[in-house]
Amino acid sequence: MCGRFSLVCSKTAIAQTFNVSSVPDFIPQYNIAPAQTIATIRQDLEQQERQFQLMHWGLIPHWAKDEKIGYKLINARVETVTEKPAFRQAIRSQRCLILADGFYEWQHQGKTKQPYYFQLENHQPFGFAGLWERWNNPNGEENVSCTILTQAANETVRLVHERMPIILSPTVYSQWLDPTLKDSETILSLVQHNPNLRVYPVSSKVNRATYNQPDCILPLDEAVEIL
DNA sequence: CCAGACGTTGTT
DNA sequence: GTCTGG
DNA sequence: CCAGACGTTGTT
DNA sequence: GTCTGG
Repeated sequence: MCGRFSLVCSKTAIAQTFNVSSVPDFIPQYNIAPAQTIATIRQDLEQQERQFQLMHWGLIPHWAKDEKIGYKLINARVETVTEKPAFRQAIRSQRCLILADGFYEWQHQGKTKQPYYFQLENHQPFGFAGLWERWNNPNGEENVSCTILTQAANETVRLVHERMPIILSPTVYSQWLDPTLKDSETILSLVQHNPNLRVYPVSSKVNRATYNQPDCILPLDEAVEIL
């Protein structure tokens, strides 16, 4: 699955990689946890241009009575996303790119867990396959939230964990964002991508969701040589 | 018909 | 909102 | 994902 | 054990 990730690259790198004109200032996020505000790109039906959009991580479907459901909907399995009531509408017309440049997975080692950090070999930022929703709270205020699609782990990630987030190829960003593309077979064909990943163990400081320092993504000194 | 769920992961 | 279960 | 709370009454 | 918060 994907329960933590990072976005620490420059505004310039984001503007270039995702072809958006204006990227607002934001603080580097070494340790992004569910419920936090995250950077995304979406394309609305009314808007022709893709736009940078901040969202809350944890999908709150438009029909939800309570925003707490968002804590459970941080991931959507690609194998079932077109069937599940919570995701069925969003997969058709409310897809987004969730901006990241690395992600964490935890490996169970007996009683303890060891976090690992994954990134692209070229260190470039990338887009997770995401879905978004609008939700109005009881005071009528709009909340925009999102979830990350997951798939079976590839060869690299499987050494640590059974599931991994879906990283889209830059060549399909436009189609993924196009809300008029509603054919589920075509949509699901877009997620076929298996980029080479670099992985190393990191400090368990990252376990604490409020810890947001550069050493989150540094290789652990006493590296566990199992990979 | 109404009521209740709507999710993933990991562990047992 | 929409589907499933009773 | 992991960490941390999980409760009420009454008094300060 | 289960839920909430980050």
